[in-house]
This record gives sequence, structure tokens and C-alpha cells, in this order.
Amino acid sequence: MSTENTASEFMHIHEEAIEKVREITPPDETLYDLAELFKVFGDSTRIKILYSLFSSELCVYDISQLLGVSQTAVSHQLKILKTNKLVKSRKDGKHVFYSLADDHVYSIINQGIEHINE
Amino acid sequence: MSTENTASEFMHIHEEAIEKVREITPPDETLYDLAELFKVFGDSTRIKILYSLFSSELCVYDISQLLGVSQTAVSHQLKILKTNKLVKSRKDGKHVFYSLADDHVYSIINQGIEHINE
DNA sequence: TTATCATATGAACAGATATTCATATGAAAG
DNA sequence: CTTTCATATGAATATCTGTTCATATGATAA
Repeated sequence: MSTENTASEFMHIHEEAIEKVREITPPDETLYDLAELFKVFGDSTRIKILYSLFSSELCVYDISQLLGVSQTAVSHQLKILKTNKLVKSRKDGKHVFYSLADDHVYSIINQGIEHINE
Repeated sequence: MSTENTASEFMHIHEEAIEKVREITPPDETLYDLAELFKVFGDSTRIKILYSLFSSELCVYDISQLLGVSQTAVSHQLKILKTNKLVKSRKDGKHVFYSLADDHVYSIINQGIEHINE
């Protein structure tokens, strides 16, 4: 085994495996963003908020009461959801109505549900 | 407004909204499991491990070298991935080969990628 | 058997994160 | 204008989580 392909020297498997992995793996920055996105889904309060918005928009207070979580906590979590573009907001007088930003929220959550039901 | 439907008293919106949310929202335990699942995807090391297993099975040491992460860290993360049924393992002498457990891993990650690319 | 290699495990520590509390902003009502 | 209501924000705290270090297990080779 030569020293040309240093990448394969440590491999116990075929070196083609490394090539394939390198080919299909997105850049580190993308993987980091991806992990960040899933981190947002990885909290039960935020999951509950997203579910509450599945059928219609709701204002902060309604979400708070529906979930039995303090207004402050909901507000903090909504900010995280909005920063990550999972929800959008609309102001109406004193109220702020939140709704799902796009269909990816549905599909990601549904894929998760499918995995659980097995 | 009567006191019959206590659920709607706090709502600023129509009370049908509450009904709908209650209808489509899974039980708390499911939501908790769902958050737990996404939490597993919410770490860049684990995401990298999953990507490395997209094309073929790999042993712990190979993953470790490929990602530039310590063997111990990889081992810890593989355990988490296995506990959550995202990877499975096969023993071969001194080596333990890990591979993806099912297609949900692909679809969940791909949905995430799609959301990011917008 | 003994040494070595591959993996796993447990404790410890550092960094991240969700909630709470206090308070600020901002809009409508009186 | 002042009060009240809806929401947002920042600091503090307690909990959780990922990595490291030391070590254990388990299998092959010598």
C-alpha cells in the first residue's frame, strides 16, 4: 500500500468508501446548519407550539393557555422558531398572530412521527 | 358568553380553533418522543456520522478517522443513535460495523436540507 | 498466556439551553 | 395622559448534553 492516498491508510474497508462519503457529504457549514435546524424541533414545548399552529394562526396568549406554558416561555420559544424561519408573525393591534412559515414544518414532523410509529 | 365551555374563555379567536388543535395534536407522550428523536439529529457530530453511513457500513475507528473525532466520542454518539434506532450494528471479530437502521434517516435529513436551501 | 487492537463505559467538566422573574415596549381604552 | 392589556426582552438559575480522560471488556495474534 503506497503513501499516495493518505486518506485510505487508516481505513479498514475499501478506499472507495471514503470517496463516496466525501462525494455525498455536504460542506461542514451545511451540516452545522442542519443540526441547528433539528435542534429547534428537539424541544417538546416548541413541538407543541408548532402543532398548535397546524390548523390555524394563534396569538401568543392563546398558545400559552392552550399549552399551559407561561407567556414568557412561549414568547422566548416563538422567537427561536421565527429566527429559524419555522413560523411567521402578523401584528394586529395589541395581538401578534403566529402561523407556520412553510410546508417543511409539516413534512419534517410527519417523517418523525412515521419513524416513531414502528 | 356562557361558562359551559371553559376551554374557549381565554381564546381570542374562534373556539373551533381549540377543537381542531386538540383533534390533530397527538398525546403528550408522543410529542415528547418526537422531540427526543429530533434532538438526536440536532448535533453536528451525529449528523456527520449519519452522512458517513449513507453509502456503506463503517466501523467505529473508520468513522472516527473520517470525521476527525475521537474514538470515545464517536462511540458515545453511536450508542445514542442506536438507542434511538437510527443505526444498527454488526459484530465482526474485533470490529463493530455500523449502518443506517432504515430509510427514515434519509427522508428526515433530506427534508431538513430542503428547508435550509431556501 | 500475554500483549495488542477495537470498542465500550463511567465519571467529571465545560458549555449550552429552557424556564422564571422582573421589567420594558407598545397599543388600545378610559 | 394614565391605565390596562399583549407581547418582548434580559439576567439569573438549574438542568441537560457532548467531550475528554481513565479504564474496562472482548477478541485476535504472538
